[in-house]
Amino acid sequence: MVKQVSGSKSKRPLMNDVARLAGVSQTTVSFVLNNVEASNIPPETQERVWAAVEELGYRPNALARGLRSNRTHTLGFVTDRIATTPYAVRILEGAQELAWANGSLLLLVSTGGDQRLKRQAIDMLLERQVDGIIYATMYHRPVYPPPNMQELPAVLLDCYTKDRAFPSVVPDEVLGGRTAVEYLLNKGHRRIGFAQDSDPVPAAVGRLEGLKQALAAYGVPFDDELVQTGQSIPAGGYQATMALMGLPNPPTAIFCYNDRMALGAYNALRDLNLTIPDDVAVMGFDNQELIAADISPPLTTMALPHKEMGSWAVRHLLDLIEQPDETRHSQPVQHLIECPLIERASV
Amino acid sequence: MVKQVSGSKSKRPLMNDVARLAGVSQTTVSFVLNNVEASNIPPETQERVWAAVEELGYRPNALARGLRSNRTHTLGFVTDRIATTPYAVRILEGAQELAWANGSLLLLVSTGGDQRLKRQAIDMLLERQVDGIIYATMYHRPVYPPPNMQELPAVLLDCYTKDRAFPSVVPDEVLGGRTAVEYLLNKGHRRIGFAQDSDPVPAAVGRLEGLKQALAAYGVPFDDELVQTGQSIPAGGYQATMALMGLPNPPTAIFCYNDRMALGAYNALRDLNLTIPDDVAVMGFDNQELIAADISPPLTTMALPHKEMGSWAVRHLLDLIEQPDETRHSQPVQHLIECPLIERASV
DNA sequence: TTGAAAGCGCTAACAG
DNA sequence: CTGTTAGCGCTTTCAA
Repeated sequence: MVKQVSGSKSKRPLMNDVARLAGVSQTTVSFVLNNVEASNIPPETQERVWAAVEELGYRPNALARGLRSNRTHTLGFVTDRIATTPYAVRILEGAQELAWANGSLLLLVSTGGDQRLKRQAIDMLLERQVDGIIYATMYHRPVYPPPNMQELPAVLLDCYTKDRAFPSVVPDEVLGGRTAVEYLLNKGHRRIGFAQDSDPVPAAVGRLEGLKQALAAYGVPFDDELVQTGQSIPAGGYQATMALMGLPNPPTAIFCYNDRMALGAYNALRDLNLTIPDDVAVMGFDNQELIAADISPPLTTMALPHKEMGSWAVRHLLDLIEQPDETRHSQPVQHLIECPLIERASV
Repeated sequence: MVKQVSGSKSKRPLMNDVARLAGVSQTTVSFVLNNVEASNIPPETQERVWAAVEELGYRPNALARGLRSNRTHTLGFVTDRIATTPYAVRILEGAQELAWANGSLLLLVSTGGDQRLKRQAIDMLLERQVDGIIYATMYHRPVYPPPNMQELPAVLLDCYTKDRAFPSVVPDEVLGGRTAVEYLLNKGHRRIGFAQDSDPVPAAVGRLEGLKQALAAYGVPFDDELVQTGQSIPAGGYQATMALMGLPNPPTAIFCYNDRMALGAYNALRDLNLTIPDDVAVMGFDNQELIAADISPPLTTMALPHKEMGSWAVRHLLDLIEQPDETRHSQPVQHLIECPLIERASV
């Protein structure tokens, strides 16, 4: 066996090489690189070390570092699909940006919804010693994370567990629905139709609740028949709108569960020879950019705070990681984020 | 210093604990876990080891493993933006799926286009000892990767360097343009307008070239004025279409650079009281699902092979990693992937 | 067929 | 203020 003559032709420089070049011990190099205040290394020595690092193009080995320090500065990001609805990737974007800003990287796994895979995915992250895990969904819903997720800090993104065992961040659907409808009310509308998702997902339930709150705040009675349901796609919006406009006393404004349904509402209204917003106002939800901004007239809608949720999740996760176990909140925080109104021209 | 009484209350079981429980040496456990054929461990011993692994819930530490073996089963995925155009996340999806299928995970960084950040990003990946790097863009274009990307296997996804120094996979824009236009020609159209991007990106150049090839193949002369340019957004498509239809001899079909421009073409045609596809056929490009499938009539378009590019890139990268340095192709492969035609109702 | 032992590159007592 | 040293958990050579 040929022993590498140290310092001669080794491929990548090691911390020892830096030490030798700087004329100090490896420890000193480590202290300088990690900026350990405790052991006051004189500025001059520090500079020598940095110069050596520079000269050799030294790059620390994160595996060795992590093995020693139990910190990898890597977070796991688990999701069922990377993007069911394309705009939802902003969740990932927000998470990645904040992680990066804090010197961490995201290790990505998407499992396609299979529960067994989810467990495996988390195992792979655990093996790689991630500091914590973000468990994200691409639309707001309850989830059932595998038991091995209990083994380290974790936060839920755009989802929650029924028992609230993990910290979680989701959009404030109720406030969003309320804001949307109050905007319509402010514009003078009193007959407001709701093209609702036939699927009772949290978003649908919450937005309807918000609508009711808004009406109540304005003293407008809630009328059941002004809620028409359909699938949350254009065809569903089309049908719901047709049903709404066929009412003896049709609405002057239609609040749609989402932008895709709003697109259907646009089509229905056009077929009815009705003008938006003059004859009927339309309000969407989701701010799905390629739809909302591009159709005519541009759609007024509520934006989902995807990016903000992403950064909140990482922020909170990093805080959790810093905290010693004992300090961790016994009651994991359930955070709601507001949905901003995007004013365009359909109301 | 209190030495942990081995085997008693250590938090996570180590390989040694497994060995002890199975009544074998740590080496044997390692051999069994890594399925080392060379040292014929009798099936019976193997079973004892696996049973011990199971019982203790043992999970190997990937950092230690990587430190020793110089293989982390982790790939870096660098991109300027996670998604400029939302549908392009399928690139990431395709990459992640194939990586997962091969026991690797993606370490994600997006740098927002800053060149210095790109260098840093790659440094962070290098520190973490990734096995290789995927460098991706969200639309087809030339790139200038930082020099430190030479230090390990890397492949370019949806982009290329002018010197072709890295393997690269991009859509076959020329063939795509040709396929689209031949489809129109097959439907009997002979005056075919092109609502072209005013920005001469590779996609625009390639698709125009494809159009010319198709016309040539059918003996139809190329007519300059049938190419009208505009920004690659609905407004640009609107203008281009208006220009096209204002021609003394207007086209019977319009091939649009992308689906967003096609949306603009739809609006223009509607304003002109022209019916799609009866009066004028419209062909898009990109198959941007939320637009293409949802508008009426549904748009016939060419799909970008995002997911396929993603998996090709990972497949190729893994091959590169397996290969010993010497065997690596001196001429990095530049791979083109076909764009499938998506037939809907606008032609 | 199995085990002992030597590191992989780094951190951090502890001692000087 | 700096250096010596003992591991972190694993792979793998070499010997038994």
